[in-house]
Amino acid sequence: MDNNFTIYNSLSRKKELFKPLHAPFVGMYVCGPTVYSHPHLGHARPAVTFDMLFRYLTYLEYKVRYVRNITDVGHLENDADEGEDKIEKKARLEHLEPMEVVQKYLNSFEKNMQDLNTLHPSIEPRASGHIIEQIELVKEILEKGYAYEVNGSVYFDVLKYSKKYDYGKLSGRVLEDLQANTRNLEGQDEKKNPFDFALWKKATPEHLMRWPSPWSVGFPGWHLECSAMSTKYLGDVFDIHGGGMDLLFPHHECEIAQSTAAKGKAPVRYWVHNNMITIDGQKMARSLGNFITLDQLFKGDHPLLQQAYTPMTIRFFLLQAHYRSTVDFSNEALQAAEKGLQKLMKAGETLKKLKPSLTSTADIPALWENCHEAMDDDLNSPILLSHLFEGVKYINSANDGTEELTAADIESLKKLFNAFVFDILGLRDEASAGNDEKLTDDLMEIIINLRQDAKNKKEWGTSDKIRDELKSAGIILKDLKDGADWSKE
RNA sequence: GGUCGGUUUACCGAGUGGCUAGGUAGCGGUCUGCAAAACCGUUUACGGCGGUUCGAAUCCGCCACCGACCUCCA
Repeated sequence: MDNNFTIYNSLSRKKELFKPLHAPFVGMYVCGPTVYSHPHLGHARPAVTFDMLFRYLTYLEYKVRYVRNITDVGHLENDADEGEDKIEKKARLEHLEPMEVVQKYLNSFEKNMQDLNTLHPSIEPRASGHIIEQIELVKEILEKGYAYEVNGSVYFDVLKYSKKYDYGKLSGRVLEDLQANTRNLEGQDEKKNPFDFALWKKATPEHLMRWPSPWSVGFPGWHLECSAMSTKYLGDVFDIHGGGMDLLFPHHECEIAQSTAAKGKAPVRYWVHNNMITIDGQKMARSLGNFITLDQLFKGDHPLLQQAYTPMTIRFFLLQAHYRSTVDFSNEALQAAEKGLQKLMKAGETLKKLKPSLTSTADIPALWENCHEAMDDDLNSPILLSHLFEGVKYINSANDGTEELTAADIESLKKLFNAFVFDILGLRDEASAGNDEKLTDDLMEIIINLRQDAKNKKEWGTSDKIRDELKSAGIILKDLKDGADWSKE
């Protein structure tokens, strides 16, 4: 299976030609959410990015197994909560079972992912369902001599590991620097070195989520689940591991160390990281008051939002930026995206009604070529969109009669739209989605005919009234040379 | 403090040496009873200072500013 698909590998810091280990099969693991609160804007970025990657690999006819974990055992907090488990903290506040909290926010996540039109991963394993695998992995690392037990907790021995392997190769960290810069945190006294990390932690008495293990009743360290689950479902070595750039260190670095220590080889061939988002140029944080959940965004229910933005507007907006760039959310930018998306979708509708000519004045094969090139170049969705808008121009011009397209080219354009707009970018026409289209079409035809009668009699008051009232019902009427066209707002 | 990344026209956002993406907004025009849409044309650029080069937004150096990570996080 030949392709020209290149992807930026964080490990080599270069774009590399993508060659799967066992073509046509591709294994892809992406760090999923910790389900302890409603999904927010930040969750949308990796979801859309890796959905697009999944979709493109599938388009290239690879058989992809896409695994995205659900972290539901909670991670330790190091702030004022003194290491209290996040999920437990929330559970006490809301007087719910920890798993009840998990379920609630998991449902919320699943719903938002559907809103954004992301495809389900092949497997969505939960950390709580893989405690045994995690314990086995800790045993393996202990057997290989890269971990040590202290008071029922097990820590990874980074210094020993670094004598044989390269700790820091992904994030560019140097061990000496880490040693010099690591803060003094609570509960670090058990470790040999401050940069060691927990594989298993003994539970304190108030810790609710706990499982038996050979070392103590406790819980797994926070890097362990990804190593255990990726190995279980994708093998010791697999093709792609994705996640946000913020996870590069320490999370992914530790994953590499854990798997390498256990299996003797690096687990991942291509590390892919999406960049972060900002809001009006600032990092999103609760303390800055610009923390926006996806539901708030879809409903316009936040002081910073001038209006609601549909899931597809968000998706389109994210795709207008390259996944490795930061992307800045603002009302102005989102409104621009909304208009752009409408233009694209409208052209898709116009395409269906286009009348063929005997010759073509546009080069559709070149357009295909350009679209492929854009995606092959490290998923350059903004460039792809710019080419698609070239297609939009052809379509609208052909509709206006200033450009000509043969029946074959029109057919080719339809295929191109289906492939790139819908299958690969995963956009969805929200306006035309749904309900009783036939009936609506018939009704609109009647109304338009009545209005035409009024216009023929030059009863402009009547014709304008019809148009205005349709507008207040959310229907836009446009007069053409002969007849009229309509669309939903 | 350390490591890494960024600073592009009104806004968003591509672009790694010459060919000035794209979307949105603005302006002018075509069309039109009016309006909208569409189409055509068009305005405002590459943080600062130096260097390399016939030629730099693009390469190098310094400075300024912004951000990420180093600590739970997408």
